[in-house]
Amino acid sequence: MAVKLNPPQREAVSYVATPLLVLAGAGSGKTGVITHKIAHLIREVGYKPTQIAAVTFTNKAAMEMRDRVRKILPGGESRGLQISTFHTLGLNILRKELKAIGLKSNFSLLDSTDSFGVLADVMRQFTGADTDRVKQAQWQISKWKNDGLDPAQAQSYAEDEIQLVQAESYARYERQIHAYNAVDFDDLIVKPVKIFREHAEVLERWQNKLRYVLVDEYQDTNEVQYQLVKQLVGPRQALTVVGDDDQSIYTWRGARPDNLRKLGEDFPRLKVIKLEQNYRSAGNILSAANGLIANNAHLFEKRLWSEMGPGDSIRVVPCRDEIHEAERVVSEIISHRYRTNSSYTDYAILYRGNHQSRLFEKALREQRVPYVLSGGTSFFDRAEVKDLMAYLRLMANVDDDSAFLRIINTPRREIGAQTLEQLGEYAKQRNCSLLVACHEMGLQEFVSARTLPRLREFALWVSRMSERMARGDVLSAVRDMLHDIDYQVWLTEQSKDEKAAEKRWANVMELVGWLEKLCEPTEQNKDLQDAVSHMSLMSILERQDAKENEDSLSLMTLHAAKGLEFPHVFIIGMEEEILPHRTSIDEGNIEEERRLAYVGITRAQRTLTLSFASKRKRFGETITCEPSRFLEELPEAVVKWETARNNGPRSEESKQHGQAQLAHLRGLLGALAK
DNA sequence: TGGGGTGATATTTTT
DNA sequence: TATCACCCCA
Repeated sequence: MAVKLNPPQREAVSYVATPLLVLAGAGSGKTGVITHKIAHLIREVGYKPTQIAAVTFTNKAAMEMRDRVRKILPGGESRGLQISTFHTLGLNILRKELKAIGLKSNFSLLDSTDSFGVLADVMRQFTGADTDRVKQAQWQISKWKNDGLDPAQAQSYAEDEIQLVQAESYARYERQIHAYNAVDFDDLIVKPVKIFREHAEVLERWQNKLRYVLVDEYQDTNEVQYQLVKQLVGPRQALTVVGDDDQSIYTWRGARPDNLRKLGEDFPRLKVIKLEQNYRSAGNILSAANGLIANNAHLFEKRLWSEMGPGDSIRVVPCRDEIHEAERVVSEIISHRYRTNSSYTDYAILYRGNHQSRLFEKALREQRVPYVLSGGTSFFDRAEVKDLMAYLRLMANVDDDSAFLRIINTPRREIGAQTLEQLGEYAKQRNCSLLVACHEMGLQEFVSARTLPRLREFALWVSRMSERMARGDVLSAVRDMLHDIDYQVWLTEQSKDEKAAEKRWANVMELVGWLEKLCEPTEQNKDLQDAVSHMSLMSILERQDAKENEDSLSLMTLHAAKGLEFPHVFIIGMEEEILPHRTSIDEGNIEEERRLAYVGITRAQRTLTLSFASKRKRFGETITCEPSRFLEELPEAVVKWETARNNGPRSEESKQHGQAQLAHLRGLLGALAK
């Protein structure tokens, strides 16, 4: 971003008279506006840092914002400032106000895998529970929650038999996790909203505490998130939101770009400022983006412009089939990199669906091009991480049956399914959690004499550990805990080879490291429960970035690319039924697909290449593909269609020839470099 | 309890 | 076609 602010940016920073909506086009320096505004609020307007809350959607965005604010406000000037994701904000509220909804102070936070497990259990009891059905129900329940509907409301809104069953599952699921003294991710927003709605005095306290609210990526807010914002802002109406309706690509998971329009209704004195100067992309790229998005209906007219030169034309590359597309794009990147003396980190290959990465990975590996694939299994989905998290959760909250079940036999304690069933039956009868049930005398009526001591031993051990951790001795207790369960040995047994085992153990140690950081007696002294909840909310992106000192190309979905920028961008699979995606065509939801293409295009700084294949194998059979309609929507003047040359099926011979040439070229360049 | 064979099934994903 | 979940058998 420009160091000096342009006039609309300056206005957005200093405007505090009424609520403000900043319509920030792609690459218009919106993060700079938010961070400068925070500094302005503190330095010029006189807010204390603790009175300001800035909300983002991802940890990454929150982290970046924190870093940049710290640069503007060095020293302790920004101390106490609340810059966090919606979910972390919700967690903080919930932690302080949990009594209002009958949660105990040590509640667990279930991630989506955990909540899937709970839901599957619940559904098994009264309806089918095959993976698909549960997944669908989970999705629907999340949607209902994000729309602010409770089980009863969901039931009355249910449109068909399936949804009725899902609504019933929702009700039972809620009861179940409440019994576990747990909440899920969605609850982190839903519960605070509920508390605020039902307890005016609590809300008032928070309104007095947080006197200015800023929201980033506002077009991505869903119904409950907007409710939360409205509640917090209250009558004071000290609010700035930044958003771009053209970059709304998450409506399928409940985001409501319509919240932009509602803002004008809910805050009649709303001021709107547009940021239209783009600092990222060359002129032709911007023209392409503008031309494309002009085909969408708009709430607010907005036209990006740039002081940069036009740059290269947008290249459209037709390919014979998907294999050639991959080979061609990869070899073009290799030669372009040599020609322009760029590094691989300057390149990104973007696509609509994850599966599209496969052929490109193959081509990249063959050519020895290092790459990073974003969107693989996340750190928190790894078995060893889940295990350790479950241990910690159980230590923090003995009622967390979902954690109990995960670890009771990990590592092996020879407690089988039958025993657990008996234990569950007893616990149900006694209306207590599984761990508590293990301690009770009555249990011996239910469980065989052989397994009973095992359960007792385990429960006793957990209780002892749990007490130790509660006393504040978290870290040494965790180390002892890992030692007690011989976890490293277990991992080695479980892993294919030594290397895998080492890596998994390293993940465990990393998690412990994070715990260490969170338990440090710095600003807020966190207890175990707090540390564990916060850990589930953290993303591992930080780690990947740090690891990423290798010069590698980026491979990711268009969704994942949002918020990023690259000098050279390749968008592949520009075909009908891919982008726009088939289901979106069927549902008539072309506009969101167009926005997705728009997001992709506006990631590019200097060059943009769009490729498509005329034939493609799908589900075993070869089909003919149409170029995407979006290609035709680009202004002709800035687009250069390449010929289909080089596209015939390459013989083995010519392939070898090509590689020999490449090797030759490499040699030459290597010599030149010296 | 884990591995291999078989049959269904093919978006986007953060917290 | 390729993967993944599930089931059955050792």
